[in-house]
Amino acid sequence: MGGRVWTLTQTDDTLWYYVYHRDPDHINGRKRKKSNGSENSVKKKFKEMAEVKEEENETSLNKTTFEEDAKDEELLRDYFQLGVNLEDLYKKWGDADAHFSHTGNIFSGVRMLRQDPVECLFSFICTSNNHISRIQGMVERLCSTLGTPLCKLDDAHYHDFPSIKALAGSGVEAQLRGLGFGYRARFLQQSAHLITSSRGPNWLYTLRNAPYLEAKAALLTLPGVGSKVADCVCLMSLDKSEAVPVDTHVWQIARRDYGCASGSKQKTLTEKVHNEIGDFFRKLWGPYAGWAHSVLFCADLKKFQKLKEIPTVKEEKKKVKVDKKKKKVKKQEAD
DNA sequence: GCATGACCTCA
DNA sequence: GAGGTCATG
Repeated sequence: MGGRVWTLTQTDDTLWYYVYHRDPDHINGRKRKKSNGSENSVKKKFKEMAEVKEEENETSLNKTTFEEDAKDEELLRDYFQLGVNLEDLYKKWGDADAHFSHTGNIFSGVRMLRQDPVECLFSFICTSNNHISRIQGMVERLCSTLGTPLCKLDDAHYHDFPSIKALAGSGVEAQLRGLGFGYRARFLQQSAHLITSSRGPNWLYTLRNAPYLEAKAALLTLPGVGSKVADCVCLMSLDKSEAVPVDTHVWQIARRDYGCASGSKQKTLTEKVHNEIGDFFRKLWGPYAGWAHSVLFCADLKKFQKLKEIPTVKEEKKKVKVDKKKKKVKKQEAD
């Protein structure tokens, strides 16, 4: 994030972070001497970080460091969009929709990231007709071959996401095909070339200030970008909280859980059905429909199916209360 | 407006 | 077939 490597961990209500600078003198972390390789485990870094914080509190705090910390914290708040009150939104969505109310209880805290538009666009061009495990590998290869090296941690080298310029090079298609990108290799290079040659390097960022439909239409002019990818980029990097990416999965949710009839006679997702499903959910959930959609999408993922069998925190608390009562009764009986 | 096939690769 | 897109009919 922001051209640097971060490690994060979360306790009850605190997000702990550590930033690794690219400056070779600080490659093992700010204000630290070079440490040997064995010190580099992520867990240790978090422990160290707590210590570093304490140290800094005791000694006179460098003003520059203080301001840098404030900036980093602001970057994190921006990335996680902590200014958006999720609980209020969940309540709104749940009040409007009984099915969401149920699922939202189990899958609380699902929050949209505010990603970098370049990273978001070119990553999602890789997703067509593809599955997540493979996409992950492709994005990693994209970074390691075309991205700026950032730092080394636990013997792993980390690279930034490539710039548009790096992706636009004439040899890029062949290079990426060699790395197993298939037909997407040409889309990536072509889109990058089109942006640098006729839109300008800032074009994607300017779309953050455009209305949703305008930004989406702009993205649709790029090769390899259809309705679904355009909505993903709008929602996850261009501040369009109302964008609802419709894929076969979301189409299925709309029909199965909401009795949505749009395109029920058709075999494939047409442009028209895309828009109708999106409009359906926007009407139901309002201006943050894209965020609500991601909660249901998350709940439908295979890897989270087990969560549905575990009782929710609320139900668990109820159960504990009941158990305590039972114990009390038993104790009284014993007495 | 909608259906169909091609497109690359691999978990 | 997989969290699609594009060209064609």
